[in-house]
Amino acid sequence: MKETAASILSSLADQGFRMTKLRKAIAGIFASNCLPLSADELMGLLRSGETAFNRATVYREIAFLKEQGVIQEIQFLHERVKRYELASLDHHHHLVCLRCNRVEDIVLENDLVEQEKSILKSKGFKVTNHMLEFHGICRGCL
Amino acid sequence: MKETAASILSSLADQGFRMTKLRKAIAGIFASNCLPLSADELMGLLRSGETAFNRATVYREIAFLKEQGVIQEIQFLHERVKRYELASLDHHHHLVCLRCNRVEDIVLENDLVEQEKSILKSKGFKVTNHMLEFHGICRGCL
DNA sequence: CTAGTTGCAAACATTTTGCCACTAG
DNA sequence: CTAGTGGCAAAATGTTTGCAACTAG
Repeated sequence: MKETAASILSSLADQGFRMTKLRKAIAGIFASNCLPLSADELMGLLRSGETAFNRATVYREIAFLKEQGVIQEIQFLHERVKRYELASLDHHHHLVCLRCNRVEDIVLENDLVEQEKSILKSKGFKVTNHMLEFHGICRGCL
Repeated sequence: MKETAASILSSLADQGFRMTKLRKAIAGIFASNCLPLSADELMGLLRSGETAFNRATVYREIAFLKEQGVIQEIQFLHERVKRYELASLDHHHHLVCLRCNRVEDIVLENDLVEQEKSILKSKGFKVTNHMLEFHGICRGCL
């Protein structure tokens, strides 16, 4: 399911939320950016558009989109900032290059299902979700 | 390799670092605490000891122990604080219960080696390390 | 018209820094 | 004696809040 800015906005509009300039801009940015963005990067991208938006407003819009399940929060191990990406992306993980800091997506086939079964068996812990991040050296830096 | 407060301190002393009251206290706490501690929790545990230590000093000691490779930093997805645990622990992952917030360790057999091989093959990305966190409901909360 | 949204300034939580005094070895 | 360490206060960083004004529908 490839989500577009329009599909995000219309599903929000259906629930009675407004289609404002900021919301349109942010939806457009997330729809055309597959890599996770920090609040700061998002503001940078917004600034390069027509209108300037307030920091607090951008944070509030991020919180709103997170609550609505449009985006999801990511926290990389080596960073202090939070990042966000479309929640509708296929389940995937991130490859973080320790040399150039670039982030790449990776989809694992048969994604940890065996491990999660064995965790239920051995620990009685029912995994509902997992978060996996690979660190290393990317093709370009090898 | 089960690390003790004494083994931590003596290896630091070998490198010419001092064995101070704070360092002894923190080493003792990490050696007897297998779950990852936040700076705040660490200070709480210190406070219940004899001497009170300054917040900044505790943060500096954490930074020092991290640089020396004694402890390693962990960032849980849903938290804002950083946590720390002994770096010498066997490689493991964390089960975070979404209901009671308790954290449990888990050691995976054959820990993602297949996946890392396939990442190298398909992406040309050489994984040196990974970070995996499972969220779900623990035995007690199920 | 009015609930949703915005900007501004100020608060907040966590962590880091500068500076000078102190102490373990 | 002296490099490593500690305390204090202040700064920095990233994020959140209160409040009054504004606007999309």
